[in-house]
Amino acid sequence: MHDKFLQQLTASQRKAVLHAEGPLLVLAGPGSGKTRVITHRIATLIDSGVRPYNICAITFTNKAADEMRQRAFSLGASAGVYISTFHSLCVRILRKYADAAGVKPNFSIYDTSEQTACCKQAVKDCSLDTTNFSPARMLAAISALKNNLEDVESFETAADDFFTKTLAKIYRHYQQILTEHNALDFDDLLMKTAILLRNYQDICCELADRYKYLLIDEYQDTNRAQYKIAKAIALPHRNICVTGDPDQSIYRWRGADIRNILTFETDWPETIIVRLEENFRSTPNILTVADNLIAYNKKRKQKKLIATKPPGGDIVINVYGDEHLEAHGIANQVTELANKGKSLRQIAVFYRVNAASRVLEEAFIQNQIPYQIVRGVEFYSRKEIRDLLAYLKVLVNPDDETALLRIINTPARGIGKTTIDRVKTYAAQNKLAFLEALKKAELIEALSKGAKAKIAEFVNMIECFKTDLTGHVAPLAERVFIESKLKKSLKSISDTGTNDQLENANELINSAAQYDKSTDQPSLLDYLQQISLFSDTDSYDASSDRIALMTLHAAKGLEFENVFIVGLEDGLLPHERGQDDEDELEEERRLFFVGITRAKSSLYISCAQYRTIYGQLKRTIPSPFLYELGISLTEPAAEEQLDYDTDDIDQTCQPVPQFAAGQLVRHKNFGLGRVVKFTDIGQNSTVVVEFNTGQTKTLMVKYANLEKIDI
DNA sequence: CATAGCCGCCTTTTT
DNA sequence: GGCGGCTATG
Repeated sequence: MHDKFLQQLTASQRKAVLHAEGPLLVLAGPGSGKTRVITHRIATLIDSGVRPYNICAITFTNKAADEMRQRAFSLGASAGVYISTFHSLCVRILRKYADAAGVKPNFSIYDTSEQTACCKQAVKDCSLDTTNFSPARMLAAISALKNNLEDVESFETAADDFFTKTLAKIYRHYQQILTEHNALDFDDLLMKTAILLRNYQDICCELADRYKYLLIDEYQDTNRAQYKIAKAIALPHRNICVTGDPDQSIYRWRGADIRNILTFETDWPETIIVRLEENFRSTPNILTVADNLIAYNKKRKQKKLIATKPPGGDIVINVYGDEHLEAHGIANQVTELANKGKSLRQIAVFYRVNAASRVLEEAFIQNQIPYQIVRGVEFYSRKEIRDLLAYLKVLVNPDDETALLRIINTPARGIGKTTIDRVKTYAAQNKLAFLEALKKAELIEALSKGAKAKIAEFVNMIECFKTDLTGHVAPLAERVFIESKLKKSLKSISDTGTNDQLENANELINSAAQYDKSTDQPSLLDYLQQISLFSDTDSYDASSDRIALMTLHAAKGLEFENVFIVGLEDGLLPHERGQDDEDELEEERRLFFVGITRAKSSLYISCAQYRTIYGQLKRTIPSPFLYELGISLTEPAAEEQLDYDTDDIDQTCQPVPQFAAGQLVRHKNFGLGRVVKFTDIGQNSTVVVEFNTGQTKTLMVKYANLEKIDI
């Protein structure tokens, strides 16, 4: 049926598309048409008689799933193919097999802030100090355990030192709180599904029968739990197709295990491997620098990027005075591009940390350049949105204490901390869920008459909302918004001027209306679980003519004509938290590689000589990655841009001394050392010195004042 | 019981 | 430089 499309594919692409049965590994470099191959494969399977219902394609984000759905649809693959993320698939499975999985199907999904709240409670329950055992750190550790499928019991028995034992204790309490709240965190979704499939062979078979063909994109970023889930579903039929690029693995910190893709052939010995190394996206010079850079990674399989585009396009490296000048410099270049007729939707700016977006935003506002920041979850973290959602969550899941505590006095209805504490005590004594205790407020002696009346009114309101949970979501959301007096409380704040909060709440109700339209059987439960899994990139609107600002992580899977990557400074990219070991440094390098390979025709890389960190102006060192690009770095025109008031910035241009590897040097703070590497880029030359203290430092030659020692 | 103001911690990256 | 959490005050 789509033969004419197939003819447009390259030989290897076609091979991947047409390989029907059995395990298939597609090792695809950036810009190699990988997504295209998957959608064509879906279309081909359907053409050959496979029912759409029996195909399951897993993408990395909901956004990617949406896009794939559209593309598959345009190829004639009718609706019915299940395309979604691992997390959504797990929600589906856990709801269906709730009993076997040991969960209730109406579970809440807790996001990072809710997790932190519960973890904090857990640390307190263990009578531990939250400064020594910071909830964020504990949570990261627990997350790592879950990604590795270590449940409380197995970890507890294995714990042998003080720290692990303490962590096990916190883990146990944290899980207990989640269970009491009937809530799962992101990692639970994966872990509980993996454990379910490990324990129930018959469920695996049922799922395998349902999903007869499994396709997984971005396989290099799967973690252990995801690996197990995929394997369990595909084992009965062995129709598993994975695609990925080890060089683009950037989620190691989240448990992603690159070995999953590297050892795929061992797991599935009859695997057919197809390599897609031709790149249809970027110009040859962009690919050359990407290639040069990634070649510095030692733990990788050699691979060359093969350019198919004609030469052309620019790579520019700019050095600016500080981050403000950097942002304005970019704004100017964007204006220039726009004047040349380039479309803003084809321009993107990438940065390592979210905090970097603010300065850029200011510059774009000043220069009146329309932009969008790709950070979708931000909408759902607004107070008014969280409040309204908390009401809805309580309706679906009365055990969700986090949500309940959020709304019990929002808007203020005179139920304060003291009252809440008294109810909590009563609930604990009588082993009741918090809402149950509230319902029995009449019986709680410690409560005043007024408090009892207010609680009764609140409970009554919640019960009233519960009338129709199965119908459309939007009308219910609107009703809750008004009758909870949330709307009124927002209005009273905002009558002076902006009513952003009101607009946001209305936007949420609109989104619910959209959801109602998009599905045959809308339910509040399903809606809430869906929006909990929204991710950053999901908010990216590729059709609007605005320049896109995002982190390098969010840039994965996207492409733009013109790409700006900012903050190429030591400590920022590579990030200082990722420099401790070689593996982390390699991941930082891959992150930069991902950024570079998003660019189709021009690439602007920049760094600032000064950057404000924690509100303090600090001198920076250029990123070592800059020298790995293999292009000569010309002396920047930065000096002329330094026309602002700082006596701190040294404008003298003395010739910078040269060093050779092996040269002995003395530094006034670090003492004696030996030069490991010297990078000659004029004024900004850097030198890597291994000091006798054992430390290795990258220093800017012009500030280090190194004394050469000759023997 | 609500609010304002202060202190301290912080920041990778995200489903 | 910004946010959340805690404390003192009305």
